[in-house]
Amino acid sequence: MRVSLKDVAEHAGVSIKTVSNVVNNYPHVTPAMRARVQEAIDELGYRPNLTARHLRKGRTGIIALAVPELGNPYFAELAGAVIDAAAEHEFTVLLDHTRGDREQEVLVSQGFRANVIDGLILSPLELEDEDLRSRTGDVPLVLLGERQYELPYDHIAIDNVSAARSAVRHLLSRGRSRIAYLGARTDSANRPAHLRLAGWREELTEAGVSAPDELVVPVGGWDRDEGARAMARLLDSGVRPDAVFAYNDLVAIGAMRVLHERGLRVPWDVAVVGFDDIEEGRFGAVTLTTISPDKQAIARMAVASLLRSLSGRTEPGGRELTADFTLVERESTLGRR
Amino acid sequence: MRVSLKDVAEHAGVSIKTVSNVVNNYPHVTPAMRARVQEAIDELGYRPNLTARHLRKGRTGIIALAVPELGNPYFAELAGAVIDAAAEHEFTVLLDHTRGDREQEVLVSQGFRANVIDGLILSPLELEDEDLRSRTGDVPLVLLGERQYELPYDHIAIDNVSAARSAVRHLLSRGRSRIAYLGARTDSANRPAHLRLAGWREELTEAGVSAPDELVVPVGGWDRDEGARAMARLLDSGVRPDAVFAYNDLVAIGAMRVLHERGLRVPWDVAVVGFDDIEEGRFGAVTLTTISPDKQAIARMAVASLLRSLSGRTEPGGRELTADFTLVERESTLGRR
DNA sequence: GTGAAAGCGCTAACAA
DNA sequence: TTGTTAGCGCTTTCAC
Repeated sequence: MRVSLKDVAEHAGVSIKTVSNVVNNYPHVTPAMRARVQEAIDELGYRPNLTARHLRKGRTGIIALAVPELGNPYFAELAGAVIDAAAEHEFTVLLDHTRGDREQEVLVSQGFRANVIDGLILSPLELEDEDLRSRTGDVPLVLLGERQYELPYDHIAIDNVSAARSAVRHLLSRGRSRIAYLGARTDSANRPAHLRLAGWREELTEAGVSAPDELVVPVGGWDRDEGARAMARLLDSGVRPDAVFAYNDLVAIGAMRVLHERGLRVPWDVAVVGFDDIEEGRFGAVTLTTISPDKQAIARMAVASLLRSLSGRTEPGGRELTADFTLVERESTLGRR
Repeated sequence: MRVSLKDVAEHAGVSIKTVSNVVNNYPHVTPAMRARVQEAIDELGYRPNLTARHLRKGRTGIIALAVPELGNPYFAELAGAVIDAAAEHEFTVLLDHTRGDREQEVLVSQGFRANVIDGLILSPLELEDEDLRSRTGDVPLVLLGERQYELPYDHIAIDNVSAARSAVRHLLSRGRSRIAYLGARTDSANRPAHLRLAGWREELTEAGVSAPDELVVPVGGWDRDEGARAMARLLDSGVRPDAVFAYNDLVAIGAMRVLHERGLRVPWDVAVVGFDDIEEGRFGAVTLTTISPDKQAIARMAVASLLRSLSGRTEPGGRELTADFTLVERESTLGRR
């Protein structure tokens, strides 16, 4: 049987309030009383019922994190960082994945476990402004990823254009001039994909290097398989780049696999830069040069933003918070032999 | 302002109970009444307070999953499978990681968010029998991984000895005879590590192949870095295996990286078999042969076990449930040239 | 410093 | 079929 505050109170011969005071470390309790109550607590093995506390306080100490796919190491690593950041404030994390499906994302944004969660961190892939505009839930929300929502929700991003430009600049500095961008997807709302493409184009243009359409390669998704497929299609079409800037590390890894199969050597024949800096890129026959977003910072900022909303700040959200990134140079972009 | 059942009841001019009936799809409500109440619900934008429901029912519909590390793709993929399996029964998953730290594991097993969770799935790395024996919490618990706890908790495992033997048998059939085992760790309670070593030894012995101690390689952890370190140490010590069976895919990948750096070619000079079948192994310059545990089955069984406890079964747990595995052959164990 | 009592929002007996 | 009411276990005024 569960033992409640009342049981402890009776056992100690005091009121419920007093026990509650002890449990909550209320300062104005005489040491003697505290000891007496504590003894009763220990004897009965009392453990507070968090659900009741939640109901009473209207807070649960739980925040939810919804990412497209845990199988994508970037999101898994990010989730780990969020769990840690949340734990620092004694919050626990409820995890869900949306499969990058717009409908799922809408569902989650609307009212995923309302009342059970104090806030929601959502990393959308396909969610549109309008989906959020009609949002009814009152749960604080913060969005991950650079998106231009004109809405009262904070979002945490890195400067994708600038990051893409660094990647391309790095390739140019390595003497590459036919740099393909692997990650175009016209049918997707995914803004980072468009921004990275924009950065690719800007940097090339500014450097006076041509950016022909044939080097803009569409992908069907953001994983290794799709990266491989896209790379194969590009090569099959007879286009021969001397470098590839991929939407993310997974796409880059898929592309590298195909390059390898086709006998093209990375970095000698084709240099490759990814995006995300997942652990996986540090290993493999050719380690992967990549843009490394500061995941810890992103996680911390997201949690902080939620905490801010919870603390009753009335200022509307809608801030655009920017996390840092760095370019991590590895073997996939070493100079030519 | 939050709108409650009472508000809806007043608005519709009915009793709270009636509204509750409608909300919970209680069958015996006249259609007219249902419509009337539904209208009030829609008008006020009523959403049930789950916390209150939880307090009342003593159930939350939340289960917790605690894994060592989300950065390990095996656990990330498993977590995804658990989330899916839980969702099928309308459960949500609270995620935590223990960093493979015994103290953390004990903490989690004792009372992680008690009352908030209906059950706990724990994937322990260092937890000992005694830690569980003194467990006071009353939250249903199921353990992941093969462990011989003589305790009233179900655990889900695959047959590690048998799986290891398949891996070794496969290598033998490929003409390898100096097969190293990368993953010994005497200081760890991690049973699978010991069982896989046992399987390695059994298979070799039975095949009449020598299993010298020099081929049993200790690792300092279960990730890529430690795999790399262990492989480097082995080679530095002058031992030259013609195959490696690694504790898991991460260790295998770390080892392959070092083999590559040292100019040893996989599979030609050294064949490699991993364990876990993480996505990552399907790519890379050399795809990885591995033991593939049925993660979906593990997740489903774990959730089912929890559901069983929740349904009030009185039979003690303590069952040892076994999930299937398969050997997935890839490039890292192709025949010699 | 401690006690009494109200009530968070809901469900489930029990009545009507 | 629908209404009344008593809690689930806790926190929190407000007295004392």
